[in-house]
Amino acid sequence: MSSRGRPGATSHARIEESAFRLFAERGFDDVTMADIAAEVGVGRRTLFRYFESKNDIPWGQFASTLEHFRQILASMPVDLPLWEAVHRGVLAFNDVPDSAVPPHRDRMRLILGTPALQAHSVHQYAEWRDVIADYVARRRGLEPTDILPRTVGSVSLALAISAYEGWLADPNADLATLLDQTMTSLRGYLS
Amino acid sequence: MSSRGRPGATSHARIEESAFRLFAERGFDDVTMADIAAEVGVGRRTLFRYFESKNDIPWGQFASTLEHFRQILASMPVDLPLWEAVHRGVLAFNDVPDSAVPPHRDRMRLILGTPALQAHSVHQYAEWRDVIADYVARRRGLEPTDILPRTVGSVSLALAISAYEGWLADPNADLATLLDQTMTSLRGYLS
DNA sequence: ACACTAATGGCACCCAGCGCCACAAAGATA
DNA sequence: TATCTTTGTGGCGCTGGGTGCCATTAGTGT
Repeated sequence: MSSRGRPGATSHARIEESAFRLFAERGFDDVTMADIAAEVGVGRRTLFRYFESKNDIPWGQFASTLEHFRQILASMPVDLPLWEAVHRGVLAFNDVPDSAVPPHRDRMRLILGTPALQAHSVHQYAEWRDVIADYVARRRGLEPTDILPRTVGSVSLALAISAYEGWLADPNADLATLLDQTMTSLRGYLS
Repeated sequence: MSSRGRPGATSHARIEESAFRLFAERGFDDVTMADIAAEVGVGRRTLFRYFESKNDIPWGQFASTLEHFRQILASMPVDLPLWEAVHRGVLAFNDVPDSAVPPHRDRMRLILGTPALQAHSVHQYAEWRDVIADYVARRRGLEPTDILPRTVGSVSLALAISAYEGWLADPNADLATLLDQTMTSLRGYLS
């Protein structure tokens, strides 16, 4: 349990904090990794040990939240219709506590509003879809690479993103409500 | 009509040709813009006047084919159910002549099989989706930015890509058949 | 021959990202 | 206390995409 070796000079959280502050001030494209490194008070080279790329910073610890997503789906009652299990799973995964809403909004606005990030998000999206595809495959006795699981994953993603875009466009909108609306369309595919 | 000024040293088609040859030999990531420039016999700087980025080369003249897509949809009978109009439109847009199938396959295999290109394709996808969203909006008397048109666009894209992936995975598969199968799911959303 | 026009391509530069490696800071061991 | 081991740091140099600048070139029109 005891830590060995030199302690880290910073943390993912600290880097995110500084980076988001700079992004808000000057825009994502006009902030260099050197800028962020200076702000954090750490070497540029070190930043790349915490985040694989500049584009990964806005996504934060997303990859590790996917394990949670897997558990949410796995714990769905098996007697629930498949479409409803996926529907509820997506809602649960995106159910952030009230206090975390504003930063979540900022994060998603940055990601969905910056072309370079829209492109890079493909990789996160792929992993998110895989979680759904794996679940659908298990429930239906198929391979995760079969067309049905993959399609359900893709369609779910498309619907979820639509909901997010609507959420960001309307300051008064409720994310859960929008997700509930768009995800309802899933029913058509799976019945 | 008559051309004025210095004539171009190459063409989009020539660049695509050389680039695809190199990509096939060494893989997309191991070909530099300098390599392509040398192969074409033109300056590196000039390449960037024909294609905005290296990632744009595999997509070729895609942007200009979208005008064709718009016309296809616009010419659909208005008494056709919306879902069927979109369905047929997507099929028509992807109906390439037999002789053009092999290169089209190579192109799509490169795009869908190269991570860097998967990411960059987001921008082409967005324009493709907009064509559908605009059509749906016009037919339904909505704004192209409303949720329904955008969602139909996103879902159509997800379904079309699923079809393409199936097509690339099975050498004997017929693209039109696969598209027809996956696009059928659209019916559920729009009725 | 002389302008005019439009494309070329070299040059210098910025920035993301990576391999290499000397070095720093901690705990463990003696 | 001195040394060893472990682990993170961060500087250096390089590659490659992409851009601004600008002199040059190859055409057309008068």
